[in-house]
Amino acid sequence: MYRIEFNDFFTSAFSVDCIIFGYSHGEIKALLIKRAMEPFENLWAIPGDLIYPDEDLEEAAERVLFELTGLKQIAMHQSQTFGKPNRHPQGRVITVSYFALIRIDDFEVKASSWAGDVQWVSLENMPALAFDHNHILSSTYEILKLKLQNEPVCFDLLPERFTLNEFQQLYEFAFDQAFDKANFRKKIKYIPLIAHDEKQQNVKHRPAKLFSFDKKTFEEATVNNSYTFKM
Amino acid sequence: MYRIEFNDFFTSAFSVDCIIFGYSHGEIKALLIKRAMEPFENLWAIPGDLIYPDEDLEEAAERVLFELTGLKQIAMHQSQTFGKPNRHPQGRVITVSYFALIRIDDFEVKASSWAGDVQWVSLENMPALAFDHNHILSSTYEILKLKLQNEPVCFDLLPERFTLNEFQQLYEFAFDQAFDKANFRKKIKYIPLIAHDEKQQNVKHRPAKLFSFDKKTFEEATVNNSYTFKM
DNA sequence: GCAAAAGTGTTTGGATTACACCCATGC
DNA sequence: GCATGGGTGTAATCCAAACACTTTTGC
Repeated sequence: MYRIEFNDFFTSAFSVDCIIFGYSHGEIKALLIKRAMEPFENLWAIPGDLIYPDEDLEEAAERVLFELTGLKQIAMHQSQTFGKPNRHPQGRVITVSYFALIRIDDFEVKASSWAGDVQWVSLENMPALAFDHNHILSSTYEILKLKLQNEPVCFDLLPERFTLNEFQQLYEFAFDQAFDKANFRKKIKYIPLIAHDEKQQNVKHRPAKLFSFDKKTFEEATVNNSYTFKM
Repeated sequence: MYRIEFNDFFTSAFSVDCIIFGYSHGEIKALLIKRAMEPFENLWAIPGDLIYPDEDLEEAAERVLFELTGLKQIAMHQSQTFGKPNRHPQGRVITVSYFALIRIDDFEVKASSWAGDVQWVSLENMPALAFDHNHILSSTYEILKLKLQNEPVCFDLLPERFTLNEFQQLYEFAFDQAFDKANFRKKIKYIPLIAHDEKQQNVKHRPAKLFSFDKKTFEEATVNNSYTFKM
């Protein structure tokens, strides 16, 4: 049996891949960049970058998110780690994937220096992506769906003020399933929401009431109770 | 802004940490080793090792498991990745944690060359471990509990033939909660079990019937149905 | 008035709970 | 016989699904 010296192991790099999910017009989308450099030049990819040698993983994910979108202080959720020896053509790169949930309409997307283009792409017509990014994206989406059922992350995707129907449509899209309106509202009765006096504008039907998630009350209640978001 | 050359990133190493959960006498335990070398010499630790430069992550986890326990072909589940810059005193080491579930009584544990001792330790009186291993262990245990509620992994912990009471006790331990016997049995009615003619031996009460998990039927049924293991 | 979606109430059947009771074994 | 846990039935309750109905807005 051969023995490898400790330092010989230091021949690999880590990256973070940062899946940014957004929701708009009844669809969940992912923010992709068009690579302006080799390898996989001109292919669409999940925004990602190598981790600096003295940088924490989550910090790196937040940096990538900031560099790409200008967003700060977004909760990053660790997804999974992908490390097939040949997944990166230039060397051994193990990538830790994180995902963030944001409101698409809350900010303007700009292609940063090393990305040729940046675009929201619907999960339903995803092109072939660079590296193993199709795989990373689809398994991360599965993890998002798990989280949607157990934590109040849906409110990171919805606008700050939303109608109950928008709320329902998000779950209907994610789980590809229609829900009964009356029953859906009974189920969410336990989730603390703030009811505003404000209503929908410019709709040609009865305007819906707007709600916000009451995070503070939720967090106080979570200490002793457990919530579920299975719809 | 400074620019880091691609090769300068290759100054880190990866390891896998392999949490081996076992169940015996009504308790979930983890297999720990006593480190026979620096750093953290003589402290208990989760078995782990650096990943070879051309080795896949899951392959590495399986190798570590085999080197330590002699076990082969155990399903490894990825847990999380831990990468605080200073978590390893000898350099930047990012570790990907995996966990396996085994039947404690199915095999003899032997300390391998680089481990001074090896022992099953109850989760309820865990000593201070090397590195950030207490943290890794407790977050991996949370992930195990999530899996216990959604996948039939409990049968990897139980003996091949088990009584319904043993089955129940496993969930009672994991979720620290008592269940009604009759109701528990109604809930698991949908899980395909093979009922054996064999019964418990040498018990001073009515001997319980032994069951096995009917994996084949379960997998056929899972194609269209979804199961839950919430008790 | 009509279309469209908001918003709410009722009925029903199946699942969950709590609890009671009988059964088989060792001593 | 009795202690111990194995094993099952039942009634009360809760919950979720299905569906119907009323309300409010624009045109």
